[in-house]
Amino acid sequence: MSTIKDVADRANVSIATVSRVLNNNRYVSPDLRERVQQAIRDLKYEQNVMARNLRRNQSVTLGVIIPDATNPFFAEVTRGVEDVCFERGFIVILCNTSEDTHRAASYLSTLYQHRVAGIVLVTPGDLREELRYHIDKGDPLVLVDRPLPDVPADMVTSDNYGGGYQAIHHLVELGHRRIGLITGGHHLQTTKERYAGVQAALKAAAIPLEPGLVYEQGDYMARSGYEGLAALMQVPHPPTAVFAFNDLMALGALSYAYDHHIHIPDDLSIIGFDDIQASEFFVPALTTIAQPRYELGRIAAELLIDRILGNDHALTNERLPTYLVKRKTTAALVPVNGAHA
Amino acid sequence: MSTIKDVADRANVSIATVSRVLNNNRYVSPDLRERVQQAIRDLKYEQNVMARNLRRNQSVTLGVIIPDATNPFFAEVTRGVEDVCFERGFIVILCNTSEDTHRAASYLSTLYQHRVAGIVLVTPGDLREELRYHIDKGDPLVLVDRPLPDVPADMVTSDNYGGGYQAIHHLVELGHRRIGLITGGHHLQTTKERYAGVQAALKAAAIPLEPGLVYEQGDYMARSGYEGLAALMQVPHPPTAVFAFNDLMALGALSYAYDHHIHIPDDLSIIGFDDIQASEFFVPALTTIAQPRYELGRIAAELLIDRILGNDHALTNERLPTYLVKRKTTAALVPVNGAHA
DNA sequence: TACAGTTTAGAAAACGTTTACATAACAAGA
DNA sequence: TCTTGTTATGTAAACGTTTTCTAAACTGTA
Repeated sequence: MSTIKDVADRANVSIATVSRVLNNNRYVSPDLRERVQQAIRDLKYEQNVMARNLRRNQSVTLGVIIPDATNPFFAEVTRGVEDVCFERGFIVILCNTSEDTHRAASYLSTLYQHRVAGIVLVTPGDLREELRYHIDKGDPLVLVDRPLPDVPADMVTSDNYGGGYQAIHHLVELGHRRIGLITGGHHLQTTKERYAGVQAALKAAAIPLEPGLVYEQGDYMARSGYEGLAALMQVPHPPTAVFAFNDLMALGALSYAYDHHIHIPDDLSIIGFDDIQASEFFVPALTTIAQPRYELGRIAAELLIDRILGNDHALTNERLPTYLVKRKTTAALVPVNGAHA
Repeated sequence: MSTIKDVADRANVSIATVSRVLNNNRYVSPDLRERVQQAIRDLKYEQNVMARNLRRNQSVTLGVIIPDATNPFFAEVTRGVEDVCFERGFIVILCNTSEDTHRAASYLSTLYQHRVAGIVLVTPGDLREELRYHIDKGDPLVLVDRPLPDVPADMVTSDNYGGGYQAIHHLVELGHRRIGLITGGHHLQTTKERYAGVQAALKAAAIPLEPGLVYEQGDYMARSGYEGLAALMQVPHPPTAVFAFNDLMALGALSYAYDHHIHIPDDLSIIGFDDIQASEFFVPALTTIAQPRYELGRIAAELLIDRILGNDHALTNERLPTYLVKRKTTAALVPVNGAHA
């Protein structure tokens, strides 16, 4: 691998001159410039960005730490980050934690050791101690999707509380009163917030929360949605509508319903959360609470890069709105009363 | 940000000693070692991996260039790469090309300038010229999923030809003779191979290929599957079975079928390709040709890292087998003849 | 013709590490 | 006591850049 020195030798100039044509920030005579460029071509020289960054004491790399890039929600967030990075000349290092706090902590250190300019983090759990350590040093960081209290970092999240409220409100408006829940992990702030929104909406509609109607073992993956609906349909008075805390679990629920001849939305309404790209093509097309996934990533990246570039604004806590996307999995409750039996 | 020099000063030792406790590769007396470690803690020192790599002339970073991390297939491949990297102390830089050859070429250069140790590439098109340039320099590279002829690089792909054959064979075995195709972009080698497999299987069954039964505008995204099936059902003699060249398009087709009251699999059989995680939960559960997506990524990463570490084996061209996963979207053709009309 | 000012290019220091080399201290065998 | 050998530490060079500083060469004006 050839270096700037090789180029300089071949072009019979000093390395300073080569550096100047590389960055063209100083005048170099056409003659020398041409010789240098020829040498670069001859040697297939590629600038060593690491060395450059070392000398300049800068970095054009962002770290992204997410639970699982295989989950469409995080994939879309990551895509937002990466697109901004591409536009602004950064590159992104991707790290999957599999919801493992240790792996996240490990990646956090690794990334800063690699001198990333900043990190976009979807935390798998309570990483406050590790974060404080890094933030105290001044390492830029932005928390996405899952906030963490008392951490002095930028955060960009969506309005999970509002989203939970909207989901239930929609179901209630359709006349449902027996509403089942398939939640996600309860250690997650997002789950808690959605749950709080649910409770508020239920209360507003004067519907008591029935413990039997909430399946708590959801883990935001499709299979648990399948199992969740299975459990919910086993209770004495099954729900007429179910709110799955994300689209993947809603997909699982749809699958269970199909397998057991539960007709959606006539027999049962299902509503999801996220509005991942595919949800439009679920069968039936999924009614869901949309989050601006891609925007979440974009905004986080913009925030981070701005801060890195020295535009230090006050700590932001951006909370993006969610909204209902009505499709085909929810419908008005048709009152079936005992008269038929 | 403190440096090794700061640590040395505070611990009253030379930087060499600090380096030695950092890498613990030389004997350092317990006394000094303790002082150094204390200083590291005090200063919150983090090793600068870039500087280390510069000096050692090594790199522990892999680049991954894929069309779109938002596509579950590529997400799962990437996940395979990343897991191997984590195990072996590497990190991965992720680049999405959006199927844009220029963006890919740009990333290729950027990555090598960042001195990644190697690149895992799912090429968006014919990048042979650019690749030759880099390969000639000796930059390690492995092509995944989409091979490129005459490129002296390791390749790991799946048996798309065989997969295409299997898909058609399965449908034929079920009695179908009017088989529709929703293909992907025809500039892609994978598409061509699947298509060739299809043709071979059709020929083996003595079924002529009807141009009207192949929808060529597919782009491997769900929407085009929806539109593809729409187009196929409009022809005078619509197919009784459809092979969508990937699961996402199969999902789109399922969605169209549902919207237009085409019952799957009774009225129409559908088979996909990939076996992405979610396909098991499609409605109905998707019959598909499975590719070892995660393994594709893992093997690519192993190959690359081995080569980087100097185990230079001959060029490999690993071709992983595909296999049929029978689920609920295909069924035996029930002969409906004119007698009923 | 001389002088100041400007332009162009090279020399060398710096970025934060690792590591080859040098050296001091000490133990042990003669 | 004097070598010799070992061990523990430090000094300095090197990695590939950028950039400050310096110097040489040129330009133009008096």
